Amino acid sequence: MPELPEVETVRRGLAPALEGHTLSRVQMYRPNLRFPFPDGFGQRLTGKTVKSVERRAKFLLITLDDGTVLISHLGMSGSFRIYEADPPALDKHDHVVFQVSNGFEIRYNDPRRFGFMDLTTEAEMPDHPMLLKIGPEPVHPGLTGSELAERLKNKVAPIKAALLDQRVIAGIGNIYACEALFMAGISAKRKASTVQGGRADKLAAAIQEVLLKAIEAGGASLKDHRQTSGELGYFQHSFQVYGRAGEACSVCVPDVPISKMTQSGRSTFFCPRCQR
DNA sequence: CGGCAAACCTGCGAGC
DNA sequence: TGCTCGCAGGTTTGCC
Repeated sequence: MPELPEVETVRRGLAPALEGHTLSRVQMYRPNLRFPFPDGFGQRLTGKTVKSVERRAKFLLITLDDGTVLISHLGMSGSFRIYEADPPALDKHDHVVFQVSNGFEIRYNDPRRFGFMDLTTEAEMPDHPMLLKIGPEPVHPGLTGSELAERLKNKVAPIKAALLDQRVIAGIGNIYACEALFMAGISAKRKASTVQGGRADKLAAAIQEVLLKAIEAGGASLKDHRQTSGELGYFQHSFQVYGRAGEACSVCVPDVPISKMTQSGRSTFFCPRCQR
């Protein structure tokens, strides 16, 4: 499911349901997701009170009152769902269930199990291998064009690949990389190091705009993403290029259809006329 | 270091 | 109806 806007949507759903409340029971229904659960996973969380629910890149960081931090990544198909009362029967992909002292039940569902959960501490969190090399957040605080240009200047890779590289900027995935490049009028194949000056300004602005609007829309629901309430996000209706191969470009309207190509194994959707 | 394919896993839609 | 194929929002690893 999730790129930055979808993970942020989940964070906003989880925070009020968890912060200030105690985890009264944590149940795993299998030994692993993408990786095995760490030793004592359930015990180390049970009885602890949640201090904060934060997001870094595509990671959720749930900090407990004893300094334990639960790191959760949703992979491609992970989702959290909050039941305030009367939870339905367990789905076959409900892998972790949290009972909260406010009476809520929070379930983590992940059909493909590319997601994972790990435990660390507040002190060690910055050095966690999954978080260590991650680049700056593109929104809050805003990414400037010069900062982006600086981070791209030595990259030989195509700009699309650079945007997907979490070490360059945090949280962008395949959909928002396509959308931001379209909005900025930049070809996905352009060498990253040549995105400088005005192009970098435009791209930085496009990244922020598309991510902020997607967050406002509750993320994009293709198949898996839902808000924690179960509601769908609706940003998928605002896609300009992603998933729209063959349709008319919304900018140069008449004759040029949106195209699709493969770059490093992932689909890139683009307008061959607007993007250079 | 760079870039690409494959790997992890399940589900779904398209095509036959 | 049912089977096979390709594809999917992510990330790591291993091989040129």
